[in-house]
Amino acid sequence: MAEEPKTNNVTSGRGVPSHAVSDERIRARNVLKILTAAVEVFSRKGLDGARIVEIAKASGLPKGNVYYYFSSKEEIYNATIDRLIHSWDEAFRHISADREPAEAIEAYVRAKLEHARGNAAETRLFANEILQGAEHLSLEAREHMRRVTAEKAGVLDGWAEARKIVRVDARHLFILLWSATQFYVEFEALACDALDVRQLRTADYDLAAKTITNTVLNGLLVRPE
Amino acid sequence: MAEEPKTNNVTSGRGVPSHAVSDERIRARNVLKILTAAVEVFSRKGLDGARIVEIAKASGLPKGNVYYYFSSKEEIYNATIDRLIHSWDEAFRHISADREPAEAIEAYVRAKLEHARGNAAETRLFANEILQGAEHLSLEAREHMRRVTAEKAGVLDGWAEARKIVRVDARHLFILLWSATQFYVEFEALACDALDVRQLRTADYDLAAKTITNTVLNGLLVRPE
DNA sequence: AAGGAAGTTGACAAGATGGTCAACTTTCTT
DNA sequence: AAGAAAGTTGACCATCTTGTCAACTTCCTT
Repeated sequence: MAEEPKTNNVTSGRGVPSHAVSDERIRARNVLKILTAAVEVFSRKGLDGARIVEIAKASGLPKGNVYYYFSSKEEIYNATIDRLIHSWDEAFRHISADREPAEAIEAYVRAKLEHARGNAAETRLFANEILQGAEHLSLEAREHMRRVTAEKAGVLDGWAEARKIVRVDARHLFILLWSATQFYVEFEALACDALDVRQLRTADYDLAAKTITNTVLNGLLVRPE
Repeated sequence: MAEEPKTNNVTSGRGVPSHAVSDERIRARNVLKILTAAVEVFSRKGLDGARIVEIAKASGLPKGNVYYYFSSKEEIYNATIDRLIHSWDEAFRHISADREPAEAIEAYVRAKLEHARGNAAETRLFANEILQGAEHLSLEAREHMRRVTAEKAGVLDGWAEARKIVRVDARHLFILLWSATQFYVEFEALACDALDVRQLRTADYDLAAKTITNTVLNGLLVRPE
């Protein structure tokens, strides 16, 4: 993701990378600066809409310096995408066979909401990428998402088998949960209008979690006694 | 949304617009061509990412002709946004106080899914606009959305009052329904991966509607007899 | 301390992009 | 039929944008 300029593997001595201490630090720090700025800019404008001067400005580095670490805008973009794929399924760990459905799903919804809120730019960038057709998502990344989804769908099927939940199409249910939780961050402007608030606060997220969890678990209809 | 070039209100005679028959037709037809192409391009690239040559090419008109009808890229963009606002709350009509909740919500979910599917480009464009901060949505449009949401929330509150549904925060519930239904179009690539299909077919949409409706109405948990 | 590697930077080139326009054709009105 | 209005078009321009680079500074190793 950032290489050519320096052949770091030229270890002068032998096994131990001779120097490369503050060396690596400068590189790591600047790459991080750039990627952080890039996520912010890309998340609002997408690949084609983003201008690298904007990224440079947001990172505090001159443009030339950005090109010292990355050889093109697309390379920066791909690097940002690569990074966020790793946290895509983080919240999914709550969906595990040895937990009770109600508790697991509530934990999942909360984790997903918190993650989205705490990583707003990344979440928006991911949404942007998918919205534009997911052409920059690697096949491995997509395959990974498919596998994880299938595995977690198995957990739901197990719960249904054990009569802990009703029969349901687990994949569509996941979509329901994903969309609902991510909405608050991706479409914050719309959520604010709908909730009639100027900005979303913790209380709003709490109520969101509660509403999603309760509704999905218990449904809306009044149960005849 | 497209004016200067011709002062159409120069009615030579009097009250009746003298000519303006195939006149208006050419204009209307070309404006439509441009807007249709623009929705498609903007929906994938956003305002800044879209290139007007692309819009021109997609519309079948040379670039110069596009500028005959619109004076800037932003004007085209605003025109596309204006158009789609009108259909935003179409499906909402199903949520009315004189219907039974179960039936109304099912109809709503189906209508919303169908609308999104049948107007994919518009749906994605709207998502794109909100994702980027909704800076091109007019205050009136947002105010309209707020009013309609509040009104329909009132319907849900009425149902709760009448013990037809449980107490729920209607606004968060609407968000749940919006997000779930739009997901299939906005994030189609992700939905395909999750469902392990190459493209979404009618059967997938049907199952989506069924899953959303059933889950939201009845919940997941098995009811103790 | 010295030499080389790593990092910095502003200036620059090549091409893309938004937008204009004058000359032209088609369509309408009378 | 003829003049005017509407519409068409390719060439053109100013600006923006991506990406390069040579000269420079800083840092590391020995």
